[in-house]
Amino acid sequence: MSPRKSVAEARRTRDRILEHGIAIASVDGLDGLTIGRLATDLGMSKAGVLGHFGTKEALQLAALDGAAAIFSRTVWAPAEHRPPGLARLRAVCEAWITYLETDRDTFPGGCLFTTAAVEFDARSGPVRDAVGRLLRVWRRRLAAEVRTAVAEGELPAGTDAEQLVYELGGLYLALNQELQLFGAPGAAERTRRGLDRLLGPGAPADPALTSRAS
Amino acid sequence: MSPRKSVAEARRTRDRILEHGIAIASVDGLDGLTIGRLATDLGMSKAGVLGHFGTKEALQLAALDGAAAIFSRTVWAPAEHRPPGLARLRAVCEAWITYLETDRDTFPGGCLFTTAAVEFDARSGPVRDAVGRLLRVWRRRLAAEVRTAVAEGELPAGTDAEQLVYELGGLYLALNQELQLFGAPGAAERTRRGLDRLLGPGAPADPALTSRAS
DNA sequence: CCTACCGATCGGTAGG
DNA sequence: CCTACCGATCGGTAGG
Repeated sequence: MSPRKSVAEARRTRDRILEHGIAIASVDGLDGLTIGRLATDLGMSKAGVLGHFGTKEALQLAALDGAAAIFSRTVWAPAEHRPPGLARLRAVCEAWITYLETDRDTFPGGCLFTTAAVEFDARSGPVRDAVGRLLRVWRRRLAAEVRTAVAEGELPAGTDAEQLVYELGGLYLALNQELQLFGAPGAAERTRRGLDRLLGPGAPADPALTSRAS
Repeated sequence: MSPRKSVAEARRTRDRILEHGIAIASVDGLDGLTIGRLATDLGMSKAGVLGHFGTKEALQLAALDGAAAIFSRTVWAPAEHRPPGLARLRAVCEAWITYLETDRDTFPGGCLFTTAAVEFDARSGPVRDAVGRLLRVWRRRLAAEVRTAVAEGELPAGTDAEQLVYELGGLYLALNQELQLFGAPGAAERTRRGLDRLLGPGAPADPALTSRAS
């Protein structure tokens, strides 16, 4: 009957802290994620919360990691069984819309990476570095899929993969803003129309997206 | 020889506070804009700083207003003498790039509206409302310019102005992220290529941007 | 996992 | 515009 919990119980507690921490950070940012609030909300002591992470910065990094796992599970995993190239790319893009639109419980304040990226983009340190690293990984994956699509002839030869990924990112930043700030129900459809311009039947003939070899 | 300053002096002090406050908020957000830090940086007392605004929220709103004035002066004003329609729209877009790229002194952490929008988009209250109001005003102005361009035959008939403005916004969110997070020097050129796709010679034939009257 | 505590900082007020 | 102060909260530690 000691207050000391088993390893498995401790792990579950840690998961609970992280899950709620991600929700808080989604709304108030990784700075707004305070140990005191977390403790109050979960009916724990501050020391009990902090003991699982050591420092606030470690907690922030853990929240980021947890959110990355959710993103991978929600956006990447469902598309993995699709054939590489345009089909998989389109599946990822559609799942990405779903991710931003529906995960209101896990991310009540919208995508945590968008929040964290803007919050830390002008600072330095481990959190900023972690955000940058994650964004780079996803860009690389998207760009690889674009290149496969080009090789398969599903996108026009000469397509600038980085340029396309850059514009895809802009489309999703716009979607997140539209959903969070204006709660606009038409935002998903606007995003799909933007995607059609980038990936759809209209795109292949578009010279601005191909490399400037002139 | 009283410590009481004249009205003009008080105004100048207020401007100094606001100028530095905008710089701080650009990096650390409108929540990170604390009265104590402002006072220390400016060699004043906290009460002296707060006296100009009353509450922190009023200070945040004043910083937002000040940033809006800078945005208008930098992005809109230089384009005002251009003929309405596509020419003015293009001038605004180019000035917008300059605004994000060069104003490192006034906005060391990037565009304050992008920061504030993401910071407050999941909350409620006067600050969030002010951010939303400003974004709506700029969108309306951009959309009006698009419609003029359509009426002049500079953009294809049937162009969905809101859709175009939505995608323009995404392009600039991407630019801000690219500059702040990765300091990418090629970001401006990527943005211009995106603009070419939306506004340039390649755009008129693009069916995805016109209304779906099917 | 807890209680009890630390110094620092927060926004804000009183009074001049 | 200042000094002096308020209660609340911050991240974090000691000790169990």
